[in-house]
Amino acid sequence: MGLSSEALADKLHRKGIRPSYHRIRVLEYLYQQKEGHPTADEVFDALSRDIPSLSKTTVYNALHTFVEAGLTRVVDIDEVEARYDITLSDHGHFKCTACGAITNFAVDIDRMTISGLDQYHINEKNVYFKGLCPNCMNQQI
Amino acid sequence: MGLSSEALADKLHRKGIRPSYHRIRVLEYLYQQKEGHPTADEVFDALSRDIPSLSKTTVYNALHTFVEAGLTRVVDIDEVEARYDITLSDHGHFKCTACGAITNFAVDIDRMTISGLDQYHINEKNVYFKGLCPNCMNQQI
DNA sequence: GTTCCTGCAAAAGCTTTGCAGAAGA
DNA sequence: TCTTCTGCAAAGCTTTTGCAGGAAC
Repeated sequence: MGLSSEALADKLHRKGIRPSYHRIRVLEYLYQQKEGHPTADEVFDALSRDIPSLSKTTVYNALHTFVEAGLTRVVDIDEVEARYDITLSDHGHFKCTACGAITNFAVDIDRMTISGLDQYHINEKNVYFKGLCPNCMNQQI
Repeated sequence: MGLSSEALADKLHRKGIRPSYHRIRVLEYLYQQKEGHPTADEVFDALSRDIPSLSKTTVYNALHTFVEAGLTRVVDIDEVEARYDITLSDHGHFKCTACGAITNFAVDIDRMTISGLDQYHINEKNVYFKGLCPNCMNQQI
């Protein structure tokens, strides 16, 4: 929870990211909100109280930098361009990061070993992978 | 693949949706593109060649109607509001459809039984569920 | 001195909303 | 007639881009 500024700066430094004040604050907030999965807007709202001069651009910049460095991951739920799927049965989605194509694949969702959702009511189960489809792999030669 | 207009109209009718010409064409396209996971824009582009008067609003209306009726599902990858997750280890995401909160849960992703991706190169595996969190379930009483 | 960071403003892109006219029951 | 559907235009929202001033190395 309470990582020191030094520890945060160190994390950034090790990834080759200059540990500016704003970046440290953004990263700190992400650690504080581990379970909250905040949006860029939520990060901005929270921090701009302390840092009135903070701009949303800087938050976006920081988040993108973190993601690129592998410090942060994007929770990919609900696409900007919503994609509609007529197949209703349980299946996984594979998204090719090169061509953007989405492919279904079979997955035994009900036999997945999960824990931590004992008291949750599950309505919908989704699985999706990302990587390269055979086509794009061949074109990479 | 080739569902007749009558069969499509019947599907709509059974869901209580008036089988208008435009809706039949949209639904037909979804069945034709089962593996394509088209966006609203792609549906519009494809159909507007045949139906020059078609408007994007109508495509959105049709798709929303289908989703509400359970005829179609949204492939939820990449949210409009991207959410950033500091946790890097493999885990699932649970999204509460009432309060919007996203919770991590443990899942043994590598032991999932999948098939159909033999020739694919997988970089990233994601699992996410939707439903009600304990908080919102209690508040539903 | 040069590179990198920050922030304002504008633009881009997808989706939704308001409203009027047309079509169907 | 009354409800529903369609389509144009405008607005809404998140995110990206351009550019200039400022900070850090």
